[in-house]
Amino acid sequence: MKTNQFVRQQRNLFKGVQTFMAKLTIKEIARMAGVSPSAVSIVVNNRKGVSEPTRARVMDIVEKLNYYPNPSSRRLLFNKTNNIGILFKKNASPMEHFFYSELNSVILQECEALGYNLIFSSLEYNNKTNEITLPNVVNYRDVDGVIFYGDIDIQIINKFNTMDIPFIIVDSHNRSEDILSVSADYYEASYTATKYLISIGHMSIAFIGTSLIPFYGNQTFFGFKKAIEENRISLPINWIQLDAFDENSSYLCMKNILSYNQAPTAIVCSADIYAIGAMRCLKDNNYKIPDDMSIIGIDDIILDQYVEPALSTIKIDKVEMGKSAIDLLIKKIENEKTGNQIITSNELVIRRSTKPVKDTKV
Amino acid sequence: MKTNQFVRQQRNLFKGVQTFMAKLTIKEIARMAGVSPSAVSIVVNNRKGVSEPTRARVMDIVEKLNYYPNPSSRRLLFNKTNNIGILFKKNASPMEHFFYSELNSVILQECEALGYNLIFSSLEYNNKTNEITLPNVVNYRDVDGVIFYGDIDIQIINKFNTMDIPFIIVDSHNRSEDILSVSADYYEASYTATKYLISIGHMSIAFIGTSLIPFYGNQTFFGFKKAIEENRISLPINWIQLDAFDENSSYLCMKNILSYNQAPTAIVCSADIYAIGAMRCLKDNNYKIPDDMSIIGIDDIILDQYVEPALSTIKIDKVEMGKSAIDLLIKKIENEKTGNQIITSNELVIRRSTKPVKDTKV
DNA sequence: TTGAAAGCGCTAACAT
DNA sequence: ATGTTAGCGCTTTCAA
Repeated sequence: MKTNQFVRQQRNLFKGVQTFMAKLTIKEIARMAGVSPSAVSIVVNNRKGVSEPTRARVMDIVEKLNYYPNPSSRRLLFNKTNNIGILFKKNASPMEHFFYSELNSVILQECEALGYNLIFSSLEYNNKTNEITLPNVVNYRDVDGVIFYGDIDIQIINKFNTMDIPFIIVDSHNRSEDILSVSADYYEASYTATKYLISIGHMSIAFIGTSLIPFYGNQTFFGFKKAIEENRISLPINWIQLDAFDENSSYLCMKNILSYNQAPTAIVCSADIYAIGAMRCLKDNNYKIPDDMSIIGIDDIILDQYVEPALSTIKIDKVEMGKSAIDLLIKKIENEKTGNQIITSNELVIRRSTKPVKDTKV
Repeated sequence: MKTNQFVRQQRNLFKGVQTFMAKLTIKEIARMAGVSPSAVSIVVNNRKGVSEPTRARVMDIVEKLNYYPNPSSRRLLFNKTNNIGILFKKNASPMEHFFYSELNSVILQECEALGYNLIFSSLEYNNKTNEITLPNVVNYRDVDGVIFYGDIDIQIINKFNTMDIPFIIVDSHNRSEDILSVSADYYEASYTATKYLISIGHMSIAFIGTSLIPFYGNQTFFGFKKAIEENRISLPINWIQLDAFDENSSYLCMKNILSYNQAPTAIVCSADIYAIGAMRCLKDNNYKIPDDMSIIGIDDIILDQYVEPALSTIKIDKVEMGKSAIDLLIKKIENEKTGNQIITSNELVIRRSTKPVKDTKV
C-alpha cells in the first residue's frame, strides 16, 4: 500500500504550516476509539448497529475533536451534490434586482435549513445563434437542481430537460403544466389594485402594463379590465399603455397618457418599478401625487418605502414564494410527485401614493 | 468485484427513469475511445503524455458527449472544494443590504471567472454566552476560504484562525495587519465630502456619524474634522452627532441637531443610509432640501437615485473592492504572500441634495 | 506512449 | 456487535 506522493504534495499545498497534524478522517477517529471506520460511520450517521458503550465512546471523541465527515467523499459515493443553483442571465444579476433579491434571501434560508448549498451562477443565451453558454456548475453537474427567475427562454428549458437536470421557475410568467413553477396571481393582484382605486372614488383610471412579458402582461391587464368592467367604467384607449418593461419605458408610457387631452385621476401599474418610473414622469410634469393623481403598483419592493410619496401596492408574498420554490424543487429532485404552485396575491398595502379622489364638481 | 448494490440503488433514486443510460465517467469515455482512463485524464486536463492521434480521438468523443469530470471526485482527491463562502450573521443578510448587495454581484462574477463557487451562509454569535454557531459549510470544511463583511467580532476571527480557514474581511472597519482585509478610505471620503460643502460656501456644517463602529466612526469624524479645521470653522458641539447606526437612529441625530437654537446649512453623513434617515427628519420638520439645507452621504448606494432629492455622495468603488477581495483571498488560500488593501475613496457624486449656500445677508 | 494499480474518505454489504 | 472489503470517479505513479 503505497502513498500517492504527488497527490499528497498537492494537498499539502493548501494546508499551511501545520502539515504535521493528522487530518481528521473517519479512520483517525476509528483508531482513537479503537473501533472500525464502519462503526464510526454508524455512530456519526445516527444509525443502529453498535452497542451503547461503543456509541458513547465514539460520540465522545467525535464531539471533542469536532469531526465532520468529508462532504466530497459522500458526494462522490451518493452521486448527490447537495447544491442548488440559482441561474440567471449574465448582466441580469438577481442580486441587484429589488424583487428577486428579497426572494434570494428567503431561498437561501430555506436551503440552509435543508442542508443545501445555494450557488448563484450565470448563463448566456444568444438570441441570434440560439446558443446557450452554461455555467460550469451546470456543465460539471455540480448541482442537484436549479432555480430560474421570471421569464426564461424555451431553448434553455429544453436544454435542461435534455440534460435531465431538475429545475423550477420562480415567479414564472408562464403557466405550462409541463414546467415546474411557482407564480404569483398577478391577475388577482391587478384586479385588487384597480378595485381599490375605484372604491376610493376614482373613475378615471389609466393602466401601465407590458406586452413584452406576454403572460404576465395579459394577467395584469385582464385583472385591471375585470375591475373596470364590473364598474361599467369607460376610458380612452390611450390610457392603456402596454409598452413598459422597466422604469424608463414606463416613464414614456406615463408621458403618453399625459399627452391625451384629458388626464386620469389614478394609475394602476403592473409593477412597482413601473410605478416609480411613472411617478418620476408625473413629477416632471408638475403633477402632485397623490393630490392630482393616485398611483398604485404591484410587488411591494423595498424601494416603495423610499420613494416620495411612499408607493401603495399589492404585496407579492416573497416568503411563501421562496419556500414553495425550494419545497417543490426538492420534491422534484427526489422524484416525488409535485404540481405547480400559485401564490394568492391580494394583500393591499396602502401608503401615501393613493388617496380618495377629490370631488370635481364641474 | 461485486457492485455495492445499496449505493447503486440510492444513486438511482436521483437519476429519474433513464437509469438504463450508462453514466458518463472517465471509464466510459476510455472504453469508447479504446484507451485507458489515464489517457483520457491526460487529454481532458490538457497535459502531455499521449500521442497526437490518441489525443484527437479522445478529444473528439469528449466533446461530442460533453464529458466533464466529476468534481466531487477531484475535490476528494485534491482536498480542495473550489468553494468560497460569504458568511454573515443571521438576520443580517447582505442580500438585502444596499451596499453589500452590490458587492455580492462583483464578488460573484469574480468567483465565477476564477472557477470558484460562491456560497452564502449565515452564522450566529451570541454576545452573552460568547457562543458561535457555525454553518455547515464551515463545519464540514466545504469552503476553501471565507469572506466577511464589515465588522466582525474578534471571537469569530479567532475561531477561524484556530480552524485554519483562510478568510478576508471586506469593507473592514478595522485595520490590523494580522487580519487580511480590504477597506475603503472613509477618512478621505469624509474629508472630501466636507471640503466640497465648504467649497460651495457652507460654513455651518453639522455631522452625523457613529460611535458604534469605532474605527469607521473615527475615520469619518476625523475626515470631517480635518476639513473643518483647515477652514477655521467653528461649530456648536451639538451639531456633531455620533449615535447613528441606521436610518432611524440617524433620524434622531438629525432631530437633535435641529433642536439647537441655530440650524446648520449643510450636513455631512458618514453613510448614505444615515443621510436618508436625516432627510426624512428634515422633511418632517419642513426643511426644504437642498434650499434650506444641503446634505451629503458616503457610499453611493442605489437608493440615492430614488430618494428625493437624489442624494449627493462620495462613491465607494465596490467593483474594485470586490475584485481586490477575491484576489487577496485566493492568494491567501494558495499560501501566497498578501497584504491589506485600501481603496481610495474621493469620487464626488453630485446629485440634487446639495447646492451652494444662499447668501444670508443679516 | 500506454495501461494497471493505488488511494483520496466514506458507507454499506457481507462475513464473522 | 463488530470488522473487513469493495467501490464511488478521478489522477498519478510506476511498470511495460
